[in-house]
Amino acid sequence: MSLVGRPTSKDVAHEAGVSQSTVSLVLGGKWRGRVSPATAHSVRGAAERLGYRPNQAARNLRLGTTRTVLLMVPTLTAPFFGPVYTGAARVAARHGFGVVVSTWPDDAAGPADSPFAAPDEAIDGILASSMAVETLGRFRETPAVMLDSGPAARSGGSVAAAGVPTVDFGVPTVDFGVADGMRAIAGHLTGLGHRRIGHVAAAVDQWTFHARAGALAAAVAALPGGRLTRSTCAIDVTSAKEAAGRLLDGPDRPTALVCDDDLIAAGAYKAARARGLDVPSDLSVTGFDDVLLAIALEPELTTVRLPAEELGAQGMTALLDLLAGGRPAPRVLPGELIVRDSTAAPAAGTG
Amino acid sequence: MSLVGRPTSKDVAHEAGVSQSTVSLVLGGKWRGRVSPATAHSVRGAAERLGYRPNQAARNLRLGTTRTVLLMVPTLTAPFFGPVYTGAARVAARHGFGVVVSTWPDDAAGPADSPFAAPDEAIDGILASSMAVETLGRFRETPAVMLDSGPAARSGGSVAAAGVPTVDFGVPTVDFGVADGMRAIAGHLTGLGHRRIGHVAAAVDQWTFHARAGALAAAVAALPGGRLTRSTCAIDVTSAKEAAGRLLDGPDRPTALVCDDDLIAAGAYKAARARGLDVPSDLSVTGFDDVLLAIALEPELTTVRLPAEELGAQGMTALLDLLAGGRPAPRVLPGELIVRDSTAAPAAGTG
DNA sequence: AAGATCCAGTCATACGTATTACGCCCAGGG
DNA sequence: CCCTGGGCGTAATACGTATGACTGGATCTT
Repeated sequence: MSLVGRPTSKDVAHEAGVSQSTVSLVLGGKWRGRVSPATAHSVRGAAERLGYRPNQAARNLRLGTTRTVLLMVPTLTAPFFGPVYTGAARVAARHGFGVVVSTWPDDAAGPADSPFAAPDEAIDGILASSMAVETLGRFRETPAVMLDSGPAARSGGSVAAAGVPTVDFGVPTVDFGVADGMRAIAGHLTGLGHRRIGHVAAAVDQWTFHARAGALAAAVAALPGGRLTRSTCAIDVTSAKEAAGRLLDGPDRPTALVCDDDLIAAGAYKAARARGLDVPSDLSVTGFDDVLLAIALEPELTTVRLPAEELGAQGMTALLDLLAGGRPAPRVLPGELIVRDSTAAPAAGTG
Repeated sequence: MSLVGRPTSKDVAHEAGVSQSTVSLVLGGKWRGRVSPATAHSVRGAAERLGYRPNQAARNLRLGTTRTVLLMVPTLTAPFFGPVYTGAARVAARHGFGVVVSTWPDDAAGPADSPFAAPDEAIDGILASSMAVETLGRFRETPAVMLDSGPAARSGGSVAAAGVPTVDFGVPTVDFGVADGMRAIAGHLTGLGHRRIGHVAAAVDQWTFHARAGALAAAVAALPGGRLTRSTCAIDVTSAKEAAGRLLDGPDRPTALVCDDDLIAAGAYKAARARGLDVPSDLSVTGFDDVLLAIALEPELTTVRLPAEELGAQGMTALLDLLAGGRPAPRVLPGELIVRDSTAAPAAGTG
């Protein structure tokens, strides 16, 4: 629908037999005590009849706002962030906001300042996913909500034993309950009888991976006879295959591999098969995230589902609240353990 | 970077010692014969010094434009469209355009009119992917470019034998060379010695899938002794597994399964394994698209790589050209056959 | 009854830009 | 010497909205 020919508030005013100001007052919702209910009703009727939609450009100019928020994500090609964007954009659109995306440049680990380029458009707020709050750099002046960035994003925040943040000063956050998710995996595996567990960890400096490692280590340490080995890799199949291979070839081979990501689990499958190990009878494997890949693998992958689209939606809701002057409470979205076919009790005599 | 405090063209004018009009003239590039080169230079210097960025809201209001384009895609959760968006948004941002996304509603196959909701914001143009031009419905009045929609999108267009469109009236298009890609797959398989080929086709009414089916059928028909069977499914693993199973259980079992999508190929793997067939020694399998999944599967999948991000970028380039009054020529982006480990010569005595 | 208060709206204005119409100055032509 | 015209730039304006200042009449207060 192009812009030309669209009815303006002046057209609505003419139709309703009032002035443009009145239309603006009524449709802006600030007419209590200024316009009679009857007039307001007739204005709304006229607007409806003409299909009036306010001109955002004019509104933005007048209000000094852009009704645009910036979504900062590491990348959009990874299967995880598409849904995050979708959820955020859906909520934003419902409130007349647009979303522009800025992705982490390929030459990451850049200077001390923010590695993000300044967006061409001015923006009202920032939704930043999967990064430390310091990374915002010069953007810290702009209202922001951090997603999947952990309680450290809150200045002075502290974390209770259960992993739920108890202090909510500073930047609002929306996180996944990854620690709980990892505990669920650990519980599932130990419940099956596993004691020697290998962790194929993502060598990525993000809160979510630190939290996963910490939760798993704690869970295994608390288990009598529990023993954890660890190897790190990039989040791609070949790197993951190597890392998993190192664990499988090491002394005291683990009976289960806990992977930080579904894609890493795919690499673990390959390492296992290359060594003639069957999943799950010889080796249990778990993933994390539950992306499309999880059920495409064979056997289908036991993993933790993270509601990525919900993360985007909740984050945008919080940001809009913040922009409206609110003080959104931090939220934690629980992950859900999805048990499929990649986990089983360890072979007799090897556990 | 928030809006408040940003320098305006008036500030630049003051800094350069000229009027606001002159600044606008110079920075708008239409100053030939109206402003002296010296003055123009000093204006540009002042703008640079102050870090001036024009206020898009004001510009949009003045010009009656929005500098926003609508990207219509079936979904953003499928791994294929993330990159399309990325490519489109990158090019758009470089020209000061934003991109809003509209996805096909879940209750697809709706009324005769376009199933897309009207966007909240007014838009300047449309980039529509993977749909028939008729689907645009009431949006046809808006300048649009069709992606991955086939030559049918061009009114009165015709297609030469090689699959390259020769007429370019009507809506500009950017397509993949899927027919060539499918021919490459067919050539690869028949070169290995396969004669009985099964096609696990996506039951999706999109040009790209019709083109794939047509090209494969023609290629097999042209082959002495070639025999093609066919089964259709939705683009998900379980549906694909069933469809592939029907072909494998049928008479005269094929030695190779050509799948319309990498995800479908994952289903074919499962059908094969469920029947004790090894890929590739007992059964060759090919995919299409080359998404992340292709190398996560085991064996790694022979497939055709489609440059999705490039599709978005080229499409946006064409749309911006169109909006600037140009008449962009149709483009076809070639697919590339990626031979991996899921294809081999048929077992002796079964070919 | 006369001023004060309130109701129900309207007027005027500013946001920052692009553009049209106009003005000043100097050189050149008749 | 006056008129013309080109070169260089400015004043004025409109885009559509939101909102503070204002107004005419009705109601209330004492």
